[in-house]
Amino acid sequence: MAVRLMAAGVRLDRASEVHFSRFGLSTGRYRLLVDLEDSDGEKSPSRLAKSLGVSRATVTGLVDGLEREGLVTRRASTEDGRGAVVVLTARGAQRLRDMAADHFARLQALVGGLTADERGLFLDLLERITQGIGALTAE
Amino acid sequence: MAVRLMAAGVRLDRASEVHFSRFGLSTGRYRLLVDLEDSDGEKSPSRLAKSLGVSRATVTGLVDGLEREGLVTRRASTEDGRGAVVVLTARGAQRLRDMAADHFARLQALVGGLTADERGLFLDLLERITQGIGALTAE
DNA sequence: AAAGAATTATTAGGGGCCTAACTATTTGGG
DNA sequence: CCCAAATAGTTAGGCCCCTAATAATTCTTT
Repeated sequence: MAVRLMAAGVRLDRASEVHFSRFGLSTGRYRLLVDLEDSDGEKSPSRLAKSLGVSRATVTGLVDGLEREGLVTRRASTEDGRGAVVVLTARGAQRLRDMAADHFARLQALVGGLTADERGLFLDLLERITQGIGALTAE
Repeated sequence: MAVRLMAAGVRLDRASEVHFSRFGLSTGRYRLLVDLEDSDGEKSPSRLAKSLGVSRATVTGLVDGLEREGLVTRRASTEDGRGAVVVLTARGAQRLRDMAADHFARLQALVGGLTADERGLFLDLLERITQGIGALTAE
């Protein structure tokens, strides 16, 4: 059962990469862009790492890629000499707008096989399983 | 909702890596070992790729790692001049036995929060969502 | 039987993720 | 005030996974 959940997770993850690659993004880069958009277009790498649930080193890599494509910019923080700020560019914001319709249509199709009640139930069960994940890493 | 499923999948995947790393394995290498065990200890790379749902190139990498640790061996196929056969070594079989108790105890704890009925329900819903995954890659 | 198509495994190169180590800066306790 | 500890970002190196290209072999088709 854990095996099937993992398999489903991996398949979804794999399909996501295909989906996002149509827009020149990856799942990680897309998530970073959305996070940035939700933060008025500016956020430090370490705060991004925390909210995305990945390491700071991973954020460095994602930002490298996004910067190369001009979807994001880096600048030094004015308050903290150590800090940096990642800034969403106009091009980056446009990219998100461009993919919105297709993205949400596909998400809709993904969960369309379930009723609203079933979705709620599923999320509840998923939540409880998620809590058990700690058992794998305990000790 | 797809987001949460993906997040759960990723978290489980991440936790799995931690779990398997205790035995010097990764999720992929463990799955390959089990697959091999279920096939009387011998199987070709391409059949492994198919049953594991990864590319042949990935199997090459996994076998490289397992061979380096002496858990697996390669030999040429006798029937097909192109083919190879991956063979589970005694050490590989032993590794699986060594981790069995801990592995199943943790799996048990993972799904322990749900009743048998709930697990069945969850798997059913998961199955139906899995069918929707195609929507992400369609066209 | 011979040429072209398909299949097998591998290599090369890429992306995403990680941990550990490094540099620069800020913070906080004595 | 000063020095140790914490924090910020990056780099280096590793693993897993992918696609595309490669060489060897087998199959198919005429």
